[in-house]
Order: sequence, then structure tokens, then C-alpha cells
Amino acid sequence: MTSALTRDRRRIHSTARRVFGHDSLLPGQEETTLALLHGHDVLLVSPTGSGKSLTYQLAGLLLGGCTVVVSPLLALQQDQIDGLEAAAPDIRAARLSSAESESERAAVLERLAEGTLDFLFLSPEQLTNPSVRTALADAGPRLVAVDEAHCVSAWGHDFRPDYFRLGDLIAALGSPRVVAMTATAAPPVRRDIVERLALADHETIVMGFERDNIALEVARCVTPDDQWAAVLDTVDEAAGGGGSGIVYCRTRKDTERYSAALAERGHRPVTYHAGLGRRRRDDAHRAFMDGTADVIVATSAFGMGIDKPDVRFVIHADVPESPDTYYQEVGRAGRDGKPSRALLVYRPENLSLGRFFSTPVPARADVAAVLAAVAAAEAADGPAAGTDPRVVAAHSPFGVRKTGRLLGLLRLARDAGLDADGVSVDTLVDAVVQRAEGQRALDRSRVDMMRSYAETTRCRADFLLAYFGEEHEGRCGRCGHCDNCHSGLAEERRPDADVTFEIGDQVRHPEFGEGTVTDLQDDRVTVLFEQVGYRTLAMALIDDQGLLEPV
DNA sequence: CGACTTCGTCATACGACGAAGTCGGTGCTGTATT
Repeated sequence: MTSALTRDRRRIHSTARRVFGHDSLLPGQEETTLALLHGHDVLLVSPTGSGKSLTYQLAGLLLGGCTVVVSPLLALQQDQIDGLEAAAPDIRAARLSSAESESERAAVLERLAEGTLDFLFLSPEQLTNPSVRTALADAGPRLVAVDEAHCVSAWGHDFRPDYFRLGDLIAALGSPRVVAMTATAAPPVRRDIVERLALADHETIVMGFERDNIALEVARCVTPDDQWAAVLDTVDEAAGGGGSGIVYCRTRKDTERYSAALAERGHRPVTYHAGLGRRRRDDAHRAFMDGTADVIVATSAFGMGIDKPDVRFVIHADVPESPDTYYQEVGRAGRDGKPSRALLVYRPENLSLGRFFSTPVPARADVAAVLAAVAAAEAADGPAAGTDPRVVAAHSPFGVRKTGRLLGLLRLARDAGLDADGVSVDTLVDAVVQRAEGQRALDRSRVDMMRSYAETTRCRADFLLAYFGEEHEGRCGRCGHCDNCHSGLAEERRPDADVTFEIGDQVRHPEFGEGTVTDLQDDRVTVLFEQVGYRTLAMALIDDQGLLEPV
């Protein structure tokens, strides 16, 4: 007799073959699809190119109805639709965005109502439109896929505030299954995604982070002139091999400067940042993709969804604000599996920009004002009005943006166990400010981790994999091709070292509170504290003063 | 926080210096303006 499990596996494989022409599935695809079919939400952390999209496509088709795909960029949505139509001509996909005319939007919503749409792509902002939400709720989607889900954690505080309430917006569609997908997510990012999307009875499925064809290097510089020269010389050297590459800068101005200098040296660079306007951005993007340009000099605006296989080098002209961002950007090298370089050009002074950009902490008076506005909005427009930034903003002294940000923090504080009833305004204000301070501390500790990465003498791949919570078992602690492995600085991890803790242990520190051990070296331990973010502590000090206690 | 710009100051100094001020990254949206 055939078990239900076997039957579901067969359905998955036959759909993959019949609709997409795949005779076999990649690691993680069956597992994720099965979990969704069996009623679990899923957080899927898996590298670009590993076929994350197929999991929501298979699950969507098997669950039936229209699957909603939330994606942060309009360009990405279009890519996905094009890819889907190319892979499976029978599939009916559409997009709902500000780029469509009123009549096009009406046509899409009609197809949704008729049930003749398999996949609908949209941004979180679309879900804040009540008529869109109602139309979707009426259609009763069974699955929502959240693409580039790390955005749920990174955005919302002060950028694209609707990411902050994506969980609520999805729940309003009738609490469908949710699959959140991203290529990179360290443990606190995973926690954020699960919490903010309110993933129910969820499974976290993590495929490997390791990209062993990318050689990690750091060039430490003292003066701005050294830094300038290191970037340009490395492009000369790397581009000599014939491949293309990306130079990441922290400011728009620097992208222009480096671009001009590279052109003078005989390269074919293009510049890319958000200040350029649609047309010039599209031109730069196309020139890089088709090889007309060999280097793209860009801010962080460039890269999401880029799947150019032969990027041979990624050079960071300035240090980014976190290992999360760094690895995301580095990951755009060597998609074809061939040897590639990732060089971080590091001057400690550049870390300050990361601190500047860290999450702002709101003034207590502002939080109190928004709390009052929530009460006013609920009194005037009903209980649901208290969560809508547009409605609350009408009663608050601030714009929609700032109101939305404070509402987001308020929501998180309440979710953390503070019920609105019977809690004083002061307590709630405290909780909101604390929440923001915690976020800020985490942001800043990520800057510190970036410093540690730049200054470490151990294997750089090992450092990053530990940061992302990758299993250490069986790893010798040497990738063999980063600069520290090459120079002999990185030593083999000694398994017989006097280990007091293990990765994943819950610990308590008298000052920093509770946390989780994320990394161990012979003489140091790194802990991710709930209140203050990442801290690396000397083992000798811990032993002497009994600083860390198991919980 | 720090890089860069602007402004005032000095006075056998009209260029050089310091103080003060400004700016720095990601994109969706709907609406007003050409």
C-alpha cells in the first residue's frame, strides 16, 4: 500500500516533470514543497541559483488557487514572470504594480476573481491598498511566497516601512501558508523573519552557504590614497583574466570617481546608483549583463536578483555595514562555479558610515504622540484603524513614514508580550524605545563583526560560515584559498582545545544578558546577545571571572 | 563618525588654516508638473 508521503512525493515529481520538464529535483526542493503541502510554513535559506523559485511554484500548483508572490523590486517581478513563462508556457502569471495602467490592473484583478491566474506578483506596498487586499482575500490564496525575505528583517525601520507590517498584511488575506525565501540569513535575521511574518508551525530549511570557488581577501589600507590605489590596481589585475566584475562603493560620488579613473586606465566601466534615473540605470545594467561593460561600479542599489554567471571579481572599495550585506554582495561572484575573487579594501575609518546608518532610536515624546494618535484613530475609525499608518498619521503630528515606523516598533513591542490593555503608556513607550535601542545595538555590533572579519587572522570563509550559523562539524577551519590560509596565518582548528562551550549554547552574561554562542576559537568566544547583539569575549577573562554562565 | 565644503581670519599672509556646517544607501507609491 502506498503511504501518503510517497503519494505526495510522486505528485511533486510528476508536476515538476509535466509542467517544468525537470526529471529530478535539487536538494531542498522536495523537502520544502512537502512541508508546505503538509501545512507548515517554511523559511528557506538557500543560495541563488539553487532553485528556490521552483519550490513555491510546485507547492502553488499542487495547493491550487492563485499563489501570491511578494517581491521587493518591480524589475525582479518581471524577471520572475518572464522566467516562469519561458519554463512553463501553460502557467498563467501576472503582476500588479504602479507600472500597470488602471485598465491593466482591472484586468488582472478580474482574472484573479475568475480563478484564471496561477501566480500573482506584487510588492508589499500593493497589499496596503485595501481594494487589492479585499480582492485577494476574496480569491482566498492558499500560498504566499515572500521572495528576498531578508528584506523583511533589514527594511521597515526607516526604509520601505510597509515591510514592517507584511505579516499583518498577509494574515489579512485569510492566513495562507507562507514560504519565505532568501539566499543569506544569519540567525538573528531568521528570527526576525519568523517573528515578523508570524510563520506558523514552521520549518526552517537551510542549504549550504559555502561558496568554495570564491577566494576571500582583505587589503588593509592606512590612507585614502592607499585605498584608492588598492581598488584600481586590483581591478587592473583581476580584469586581466578576462572576466567582468563589480566594484561596490558606499557613496554615489565614489562610484563616479572610480568609474572615471577606471575608464582612464582603459577599462570599460559603467556607473550604477539610485540617483541616476531609470534610463541610465537600465543602460548600465544591460551593458554589464551583455558584456559591453566589463566593470560595474555601484552602490548597494545594484545586485538584487542579478544572476550573471561569469562575474570574476567583487571588490568592496569601502567596508560595508555588516557581514550580512557583505556576503550577499560577494555571493554575486562566480555563479558559474569557476574561481573568483572577493576583495575587501579596508580602512577602519570607513566603519563609521555603518554606524551612522544604524537604526535611529525614537524620542519618547514621539512614541507617546503616536500612541495617542492610535487611540484617536481607533476611536474615530474603529479598532482596525490603529494599525494602518495612513489612518493613524492623520491623527498624529508626523507624516505617514515616521508614523509607520513607530507603529512597527509598537507592534513588535506588543507582540513581545505587552498587551495594550492594562499596560501604562509609560511602560509601552519604554518597550518601544528599548526595542529600537536593541536593534541599534545589533546593527552596531554587526559593524564590529565586519571589523573582526577584516582584521581576523583565521580562515575568512570559516569566519563567515560561523557568522551565518553553518554547521562546523567536519570542517577543519581552513578553506585553503583565502588570503589568511595562503599566508599561513590561519591555523587548523584544534578540536582538542579546552572548550568550555559549544556552538548553540544558551549563556548569560552579567552585563549583556542572555545570548547564544555563535562561534568558538581557541582563545575567544562570540555570543549573540538578545539585548546588545554580537560580542566577542576572551576565554581567559570568561574563565577568570566566570563571566558566562550556562542557562 | 568622518570626508568634504564653506566661511572667516590673519595682515610685510590673498594663500593657508581652523572652525563650523553639511552630507552620506537601498524603492515602492500616488500625485503634481511639464
